[in-house]
Amino acid sequence: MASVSSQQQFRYTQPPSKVLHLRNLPWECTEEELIELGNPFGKVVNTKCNVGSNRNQAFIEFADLNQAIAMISYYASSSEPAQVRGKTVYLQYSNRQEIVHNKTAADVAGNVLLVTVEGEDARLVSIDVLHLVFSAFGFVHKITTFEKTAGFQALVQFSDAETATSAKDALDGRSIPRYLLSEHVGPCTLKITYSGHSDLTVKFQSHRSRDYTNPYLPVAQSAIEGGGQVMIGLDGKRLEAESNVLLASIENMQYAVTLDVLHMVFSAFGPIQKIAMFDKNGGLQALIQYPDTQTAVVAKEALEGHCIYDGGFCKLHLSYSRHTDLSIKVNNDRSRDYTIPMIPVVNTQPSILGQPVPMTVPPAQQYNGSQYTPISDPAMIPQSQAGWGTTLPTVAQSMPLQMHNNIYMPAGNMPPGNGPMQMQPGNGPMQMPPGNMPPGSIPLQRPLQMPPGNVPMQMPPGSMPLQRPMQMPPGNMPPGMHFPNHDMLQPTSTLPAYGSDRTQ
DNA sequence: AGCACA
Repeated sequence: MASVSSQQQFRYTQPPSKVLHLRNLPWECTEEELIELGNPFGKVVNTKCNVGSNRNQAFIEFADLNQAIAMISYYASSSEPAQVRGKTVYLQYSNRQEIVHNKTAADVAGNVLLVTVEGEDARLVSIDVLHLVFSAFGFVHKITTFEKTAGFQALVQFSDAETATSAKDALDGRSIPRYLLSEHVGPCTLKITYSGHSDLTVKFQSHRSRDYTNPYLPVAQSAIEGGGQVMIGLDGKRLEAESNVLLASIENMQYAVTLDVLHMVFSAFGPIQKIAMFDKNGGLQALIQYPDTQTAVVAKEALEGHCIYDGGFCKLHLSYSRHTDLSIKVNNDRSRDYTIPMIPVVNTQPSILGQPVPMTVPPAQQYNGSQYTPISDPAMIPQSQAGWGTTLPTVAQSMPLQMHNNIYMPAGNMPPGNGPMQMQPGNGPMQMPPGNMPPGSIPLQRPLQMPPGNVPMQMPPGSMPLQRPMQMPPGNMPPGMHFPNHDMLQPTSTLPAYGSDRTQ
């Protein structure tokens, strides 16, 4: 079994064949270019390109053996090597006598893409990052991931072949944007072909597979705890069991992060039930409770490692808490239960614990005279929005729809039982249009806009308005394409120009 | 830079 096969394999001379094996091709090489290369020597009757795990190999088959010999002979004595797109191509006789076309898989356009993530840290790319990247092209129905000899791979299912094709065309050979990866994760290049599949089977939501069409699919035990495989997050650390409660710690807190800022940032992903803030190890931490784990997962994945304010300020580090239900004793500036409108907002006076105090505290007092004026009357909401608009018109207007649900309304100021429907967390999953994530509605889009009304201090000059366009080679992204959080966008390097190679 | 997807 051991030493049988490897002997003939790398001999420098193959017996002649009308099939030639080419290697060191650029990944963009097309069948047409292969034909062009071979045509001077004879009739090319068949080609096969993008072969091999790096897809930098190809075969061309001549009508006649002598034509193949002519080509090999020519380049054997030529001073000019064979080239495709300026890249030297190495030629030899194939060890097969004809090209066999497995026409089924990679060349037939379908709605499911086979994605190979290449790079040292490929397996540190989470399914959620893949989801973000591919969601830019349309609604991603399902993703499964697996490890093969080719490396870390994923199948990504779109509604139709057209959408899949646009994603494939734009992303094949490109690298995942740096800002979606942790700093120490190396470049991760995507190689994309079509898969033969048309509908993936996803039985559970897990860290290996997701069905975004069915958010109520049970979560796999393996995704929760000890299912054999250690789950590795973007930061290279083992991931905790998922939970509906997130633990946020805030790094580089140059600017005040208030309860309301947190509420705004985190409620972009769904209703927030409770928040508790506390100091730990000299830093600020907060527990944020969503009604369900899925919402927390989405929020965590979108926000982890990102900064609340542009410029690297107030960087969020998120993990799953072991809590599932926070007990908020009193609503104050550090803790709040948004599910119980009865609990009054209190200025850290535990003495009134349990005794609802009917709105005696003017809300403005909570905020230490800051420019932010809480809404004390539901009827005031529109004005409040206008107020944001005057502060930061462009940003306010560009807020995604969901942000309009995030207008902070102190629970204690709501007439009990009289609140607008958006103040009914605990029911319903995410605040999304019916039909769950229609195409184009990436749930994670841009939660980290500067919370306009909440900017508690002056911001570093030039850090607004966070509207930088995507810096990508033109024509490679579909119109309207956007990755979320483009406030974090790094310069061009992450999506190298055409034909880039990774050697330098 | 070394033979076709596991």
